[in-house]
Amino acid sequence: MQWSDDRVERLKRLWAEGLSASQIAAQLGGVSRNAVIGKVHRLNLPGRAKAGGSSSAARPAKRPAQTQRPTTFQNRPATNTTTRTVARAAGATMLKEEVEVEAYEEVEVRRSLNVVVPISRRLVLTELTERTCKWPIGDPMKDDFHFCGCEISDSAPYCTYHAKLAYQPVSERRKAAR
DNA sequence: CCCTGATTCGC
DNA sequence: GCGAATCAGG
Repeated sequence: MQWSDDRVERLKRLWAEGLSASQIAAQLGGVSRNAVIGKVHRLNLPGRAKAGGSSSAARPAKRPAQTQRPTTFQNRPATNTTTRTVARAAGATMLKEEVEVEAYEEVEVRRSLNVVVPISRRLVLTELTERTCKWPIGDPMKDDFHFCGCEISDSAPYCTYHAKLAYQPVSERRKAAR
């Protein structure tokens, strides 16, 4: 399996979104999490600040936490998404620090809220739109088969909860799925 | 044990 | 360049 430009781009995007190496490997397919981590390093992508260990050899001092909240905004309450969207629509220029804060919050939200199970709207296939989660629920051969259908902000295929499931290895989904 | 990322080194 | 093996740590 080679690292085509397309696969590298997807790797970069998913890594930036905060998915773990194993989740990325599962989504790309055909590669192990070690392969993903190895590629991340060869691409010189920023590492993960928190988790992870080190080798037996003494490692030089690690770089400062990449996902650390920018100091300028440390005491500022998090703005909600609606506020930011409105501000942007009004033509306001986002400060560099605001971009950093937003990126930080994106990752934190994904990590902290992913465990919240969305309320299924029980939509059928023809009711799905660009803004509904398309995670299937139930048996396609039975009458009550439906899709999650909860509202999603962008045109992603799944809500954040089901996206997390989708990115996990199949063997891991059963544990979290309900 | 489960998981995480980091590193090494034979290929 | 690639990634399995191995490591330290949550």
